[in-house]
Amino acid sequence: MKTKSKRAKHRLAADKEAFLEKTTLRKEETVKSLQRKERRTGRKNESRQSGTVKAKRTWKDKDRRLRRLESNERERQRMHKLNNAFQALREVIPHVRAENKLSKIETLTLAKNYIKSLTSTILHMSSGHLLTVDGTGAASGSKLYRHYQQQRGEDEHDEQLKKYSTQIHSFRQGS
DNA sequence: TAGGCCATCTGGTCCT
DNA sequence: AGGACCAGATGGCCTA
Repeated sequence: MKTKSKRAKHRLAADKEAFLEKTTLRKEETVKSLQRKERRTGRKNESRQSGTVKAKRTWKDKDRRLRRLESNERERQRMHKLNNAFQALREVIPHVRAENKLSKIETLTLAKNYIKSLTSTILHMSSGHLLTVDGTGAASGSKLYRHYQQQRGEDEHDEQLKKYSTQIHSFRQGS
C-alpha cells in the first residue's frame, strides 16, 4: 500500500475553494484544448467542403457538438455525485485519521470489511442475548444466527474482526 | 522517471 | 428520442 499522508495533508491544506479553482482551471484547459482541436478539424473540413452541403454539414456538426457538450456536462455532474457519495462513505468509516484520505478502492474495500465485521458482531451479540433470556434459542434472532453460521462458518466472526483491524492498522501506518 | 490515482471526454448500450 | 450508465482512452498531478 502506498503512503498517502503527504498527499493527504496537502489536499486538506488546500481548502475547498482552492480545489474548486483547480477544477475550474482544469475545465478551462480542457475547453481550450477542445477549441484548438475544433479549429484544427474545422480548417480541415473547410478545405474539403463547399456550398450548401458545407452549410448543412456545419449546422449538423454544430448540433452534434452541442449535444456532445451537454452530455459531457451531465456526465461530469454524475461523476461529481458519485464522488460525493464516496466522500460520504469515507466519513462514516471509523478509526481512519481525517487527513488520511482513502482512495476509492481503499474506501470500498474497507467499507466492505467493516460491514462484514459489524454484521457478524451483531449476530453474535443477539444470539448470545436471546439464548440467555429464554434458554431455548428458538427466537428469530438465533434462527438468524444459525443461518449466518451455516452460510459463513463459526470462525468467520473473529476472521472479519481480524481482517478489518489489520486493514485499519495498515492504513494508519500509511503502508 | 515510472506508477498510481483521478477527472474528463467519448461512443456504445440500456432504460424510460 | 433523450437521458443515464458504463467502460476505455487520455492526460495531468503527485509521490517514491
